[in-house]
Amino acid sequence: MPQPPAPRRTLGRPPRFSRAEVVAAARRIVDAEGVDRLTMRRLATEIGSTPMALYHHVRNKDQLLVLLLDDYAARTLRRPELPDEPRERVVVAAAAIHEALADCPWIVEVLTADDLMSASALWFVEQIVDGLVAGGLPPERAVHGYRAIWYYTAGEIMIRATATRRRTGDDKPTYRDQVFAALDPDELPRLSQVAQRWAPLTAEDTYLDGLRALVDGLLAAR
Amino acid sequence: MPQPPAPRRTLGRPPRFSRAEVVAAARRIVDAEGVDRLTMRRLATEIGSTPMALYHHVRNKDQLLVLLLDDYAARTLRRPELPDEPRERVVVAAAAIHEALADCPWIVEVLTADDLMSASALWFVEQIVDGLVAGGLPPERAVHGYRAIWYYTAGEIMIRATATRRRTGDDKPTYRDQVFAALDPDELPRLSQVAQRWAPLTAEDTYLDGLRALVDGLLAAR
DNA sequence: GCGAGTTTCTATACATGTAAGAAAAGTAAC
DNA sequence: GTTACTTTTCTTACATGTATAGAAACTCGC
Repeated sequence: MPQPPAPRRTLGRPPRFSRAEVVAAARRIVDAEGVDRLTMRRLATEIGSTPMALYHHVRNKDQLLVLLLDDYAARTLRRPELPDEPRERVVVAAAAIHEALADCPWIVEVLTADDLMSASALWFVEQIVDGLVAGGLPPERAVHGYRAIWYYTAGEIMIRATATRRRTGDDKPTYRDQVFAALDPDELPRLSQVAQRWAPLTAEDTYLDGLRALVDGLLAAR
Repeated sequence: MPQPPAPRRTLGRPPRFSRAEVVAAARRIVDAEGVDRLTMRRLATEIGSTPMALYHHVRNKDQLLVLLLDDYAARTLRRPELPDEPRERVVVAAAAIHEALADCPWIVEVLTADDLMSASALWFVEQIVDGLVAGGLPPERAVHGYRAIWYYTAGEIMIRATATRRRTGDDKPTYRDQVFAALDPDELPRLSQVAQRWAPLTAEDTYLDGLRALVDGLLAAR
């Protein structure tokens, strides 16, 4: 016996779509056409509505991107086997977050949204804080340590992402190249020494090295 | 005897203003009215021209902001006395950059522009790279080390800046607060343990602690 | 002086995020 | 049903960055 469409218990005009549907539609657009095509108008047509209707489900486009990131994290973050040794546990957990984020370059615009507070990322945060505590830090310092790791990780992703984006744009010499070409070896000997190697050197992916150094430093007894 | 206005040696219509004037005008606007008021139209009227004329002096608004940052760095970056001890030299040099940038929060939108390549900042980069070399790193690793420090520094500034910007907006509980209020102590014991202290803890300024840890880790023999 | 070439400036137009307010579609009280 | 109220949606409008096309202002060779 088909129930009558469950009696509405909420006042007001019933919504034609939910926030979840908005996020799902946004995901379809991003996956199929790239993040540049994700505009509020495009999203509205995808959902069969008008741009301003979306604003009753998300506060603004930034929040939409945060939700998209949450959605992405929930779908792709898998909990890896973590080593027992505290230092290595921290490194592996942070690297897992980094890898997931680096795979999805459009997040950059969202990444400054304070902490990475997707519920599905919390487990990794827990592992990092716990690893730091197991390594000998008091809880407060462990939180600070996690923050430092997060600053480093987010900074790396943001800077690297915009760098590659610019590089694909045009191949003209960048501002950086000009500056490096005009170095005065007497005043800046070290930079002159590495000037020619600067571009390839900074293009290398050394996230893990830096992360290890940071975690080592955090866990070193002082 | 007043020289006739030095004979033009360049072809084409003479410019009505220079890039330097554009940057100066932009600085006046930012100083007097805040960065939000810095629009291409507002800048054009300030200079007595039209918006599109600006685009012959700067590539786009992003580049204008980079130039503004360069200008700011050239005016405010002073070279401090640096300690001889390599580790401390690196820390002090990095902290000086950090302090200068943190004082001018509008840079955030620019900070991902790869390296901080203002000519006046290069001296600090030199000091950092040189300090790392003096600390025992081969030049390549010193450059990587500088990059790590830059990721950490830029990430800290970007994340902290957007965090405070949001906080000033409204005092509603943030998404983060909601997530933390709903923690499951069995699954995430450490986070539950520090949940109430999370906001104040992460509001603390621990840039220097993290920096020291990172430099320590970079310089530790492996 | 004149046409060609070069550089800079102007006018116009468009896509975008989103503010403001009116309209629509429901429930509840009568 | 009618009215009041609430919530969602739609319409319209605006500020912004910037693309495009062409006009304007100069130098140079003649």
